[in-house]
Amino acid sequence: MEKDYRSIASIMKALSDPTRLKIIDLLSDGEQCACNMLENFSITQPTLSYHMKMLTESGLVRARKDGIWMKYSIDQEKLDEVVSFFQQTRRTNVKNAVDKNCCVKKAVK
Amino acid sequence: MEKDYRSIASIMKALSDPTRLKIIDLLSDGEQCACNMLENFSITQPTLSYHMKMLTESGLVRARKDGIWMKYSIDQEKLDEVVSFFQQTRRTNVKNAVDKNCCVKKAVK
DNA sequence: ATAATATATTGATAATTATCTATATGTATA
DNA sequence: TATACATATAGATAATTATCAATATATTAT
Repeated sequence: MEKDYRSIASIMKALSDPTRLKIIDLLSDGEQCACNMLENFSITQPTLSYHMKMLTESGLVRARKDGIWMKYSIDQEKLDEVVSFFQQTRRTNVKNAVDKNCCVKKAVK
Repeated sequence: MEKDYRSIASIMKALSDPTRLKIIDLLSDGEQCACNMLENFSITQPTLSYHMKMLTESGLVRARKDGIWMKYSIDQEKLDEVVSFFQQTRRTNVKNAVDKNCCVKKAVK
């Protein structure tokens, strides 16, 4: 239970940076090489490399070496893990009402 | 464009902590007061207060004062922003193929 | 083997984060 | 008004993060 939160949190952490969100957006058009991606940013090559490492270590992005180049693509299954977590959240959210007496006992005592 | 990534990234950041994900999960059952939530964690009251501030400032959670208690609930619209980002990503992801010659020109020269 | 190109790693740094203890603020009750 | 309770804020700290310049590694072409 706790562990599940932790694993989703680490994926979310990988997505909690604007540069990496833009990378994900770029990759949603299909596989891309690092050098082409770099042109879309005003960051240095080591910084892009760092972000790609974050994304691949999170499992959200797959990396493969093609000769001299690195090609990256989205791992849709991993992305779906996140989506289904939030959809679960929504499902239960609908049914229940507020417990208006949630704290009364403790306060009275 | 950049700004959009930044605003989504800040929502993602609010969701990139296991404690806060558990809070979201708890709130998915409906509105909860802080004191009841605290029982589900092994953190101190100030730490919970800190996390609730993160969540409310991100817009994901609404807060209202009910006498002596704070009651929190999910703002589903804001949470849906996250899901729809993932769905956008997925939509475009399907259609395109890999550009196998992405870097050839530069390397040849 | 050398040179050129693409990417990764290292080391440094400034900024941010999650956590605690101690204290302050706000609200209801005796 | 004084007390008790719920929550927030302040201040401190250890850990993590995003970034860069410099350098290393890997791959291909000459």
